[in-house]
Amino acid sequence: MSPGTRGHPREPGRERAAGLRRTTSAAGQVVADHQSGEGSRRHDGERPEEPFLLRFVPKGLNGSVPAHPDSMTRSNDEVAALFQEYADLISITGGDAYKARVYEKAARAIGGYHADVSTLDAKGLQEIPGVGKSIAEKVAEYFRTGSVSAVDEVRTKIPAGVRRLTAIPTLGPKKALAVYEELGISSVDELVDAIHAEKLRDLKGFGPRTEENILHGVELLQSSGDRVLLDVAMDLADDIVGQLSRVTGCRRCTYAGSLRRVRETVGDIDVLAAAQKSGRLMDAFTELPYVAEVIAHGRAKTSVRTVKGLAVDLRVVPPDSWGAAQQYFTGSKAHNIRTRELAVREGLKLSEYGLFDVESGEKIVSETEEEVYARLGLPWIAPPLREDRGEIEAGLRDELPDLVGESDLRGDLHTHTDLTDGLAPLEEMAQAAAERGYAYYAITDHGPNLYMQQMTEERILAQREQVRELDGTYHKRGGRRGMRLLHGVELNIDPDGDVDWPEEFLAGFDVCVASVHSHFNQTRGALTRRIVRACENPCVNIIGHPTTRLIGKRPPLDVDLDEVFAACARTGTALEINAHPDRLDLRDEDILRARRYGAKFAVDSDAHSVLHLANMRYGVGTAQRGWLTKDDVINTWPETRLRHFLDKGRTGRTSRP
DNA sequence: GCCGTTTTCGGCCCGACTGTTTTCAGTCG
Repeated sequence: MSPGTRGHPREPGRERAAGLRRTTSAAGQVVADHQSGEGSRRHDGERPEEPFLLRFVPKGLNGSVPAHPDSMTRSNDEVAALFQEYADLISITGGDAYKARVYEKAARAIGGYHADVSTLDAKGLQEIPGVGKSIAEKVAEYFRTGSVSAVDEVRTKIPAGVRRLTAIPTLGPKKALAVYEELGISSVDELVDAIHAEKLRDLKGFGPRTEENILHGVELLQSSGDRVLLDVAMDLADDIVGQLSRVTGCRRCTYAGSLRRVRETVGDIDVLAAAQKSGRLMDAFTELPYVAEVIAHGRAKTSVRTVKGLAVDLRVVPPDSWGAAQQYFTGSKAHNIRTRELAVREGLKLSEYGLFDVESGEKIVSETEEEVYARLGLPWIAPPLREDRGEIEAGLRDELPDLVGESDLRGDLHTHTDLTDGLAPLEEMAQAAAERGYAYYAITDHGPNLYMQQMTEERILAQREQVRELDGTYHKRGGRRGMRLLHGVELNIDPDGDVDWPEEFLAGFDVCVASVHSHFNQTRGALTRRIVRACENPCVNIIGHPTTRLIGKRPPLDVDLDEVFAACARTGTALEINAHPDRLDLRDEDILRARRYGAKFAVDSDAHSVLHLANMRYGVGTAQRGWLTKDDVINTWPETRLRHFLDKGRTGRTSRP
């Protein structure tokens, strides 16, 4: 754990508050929504103090938004941001819409490409899907001169503030250009002033509602337009689905969108229902207690905003369109474009209502996702893969990975007890773990170098005695085999890459996790050497939360991950996928890269309370987004294979039976 | 600007809702 995540150990109240918040049911979470929404009418963008409100993600730190130019970013991210900007500017200037789309597509492809584009030649660049001669030349120009003349040229036509206007909901490129060309408006503030001065009245296509919507949109943009963390969105979605499922006439109900794809943060929640008539569902939806505002209300679609500012869409489709609708509303947008292109090539049309023959208009399939994909020549594609990151091509070749699932996990290799900063005693944690059906479970409290944890050799050896005594004594209800308890430790990687204890002492542990908890601002070189040295320690098995990021609060370490990944693969050290929804570290894109080095992974809860054990679902979702199979994840392995891996290169130590 | 087992040119995903119009453009997902 790192200071600040779950409260400083000297502030047990904060820790407890955070832990308890997660004890609430889905409905309880919603009550928290009420309190937060009423208590803090935030219009100034100020961050609230209460722990549960910190669950909003400020724009700019999330990996999905354009990177800060002043922070250390991958070359690919820089180029992706540049082309995204170019695409936006093309749209605003009324340029060729197809050209804009091509640049958007190229930006996505480059951002997600495994190789560093600054090292590729023209031929290598053109192997990236969506990158042709012209875009390859612009990439080369960027690395040669530091800029791209075509982008510079369009920048001189459109001030940066005009692009910023398109971030206002309901205001797109056309309206942004109109207010700029007609009134010279190039910032959000100028736009607001112009509305108050009634200057927009005479513009074609601008009416009183348009003004209202823009003002409202600006308010949202400045206050609660943020994304929320996965667990917050999941709790709310579970509650909404539960409520709507009980409405008369509702045949099916589920969530879709980025939540179903298990993205680390969620901008809005998509709920899908099947019914012959939508009226009752739409009404029930708008009457949910935490709905603050109805944005749109129709027969097929209704959009609301919760008191906490989160947008939720409900789409109702006829029951026989269920599969097509699920496929459509799960996205991603990029994935859907690809599936529709496949359809078009076969003279078919794919919409949320089904797959149709273009000529006859006849519906071909629509009832299940499997049918829709099958007719397009694809196997069913798991939602976490649906990002247009190669899943279509892999599907066409029938080479999709057999993804790791939550039920494949045989254990958890990073957990805490109240011996250090956990909330529950060892017995309670172990009992709860056994109830989850685990075959093995590691206790990994902090070592002494996190001085506030007051760990000593005596204390941890006493814990080891307890672990050995309890080993094999916990069973899943009705189960026969006792769960194996592993005694481990979470070591602190110090600024030089050393850890808490010498090898002789570490060799007595079954598993050692090692993590960075401080000195985040070392140089890139120093940080990289530091973590690589930890990998080279023959007793270190897992690098815990490898980038130490806290989503929306602390950026990832500026470290050469490629070197770290290579070191992990070389030394037999696993990379953690920390399942805590504040962390999800490694993140999906890094996992994809690490996998190419042949590194192995451990999906761990890093649980500090019994309830945190269930966060595994988010870790597994993240692993799935990184295309991982069971074979990639060491805590899906049978105990014998795991023990062999954990032995690493340790000398003078033999595998326990 | 990219791309091709129909294509090196002519395509390029589809529908819902809103607001300003009076038949549709813009925005969004």
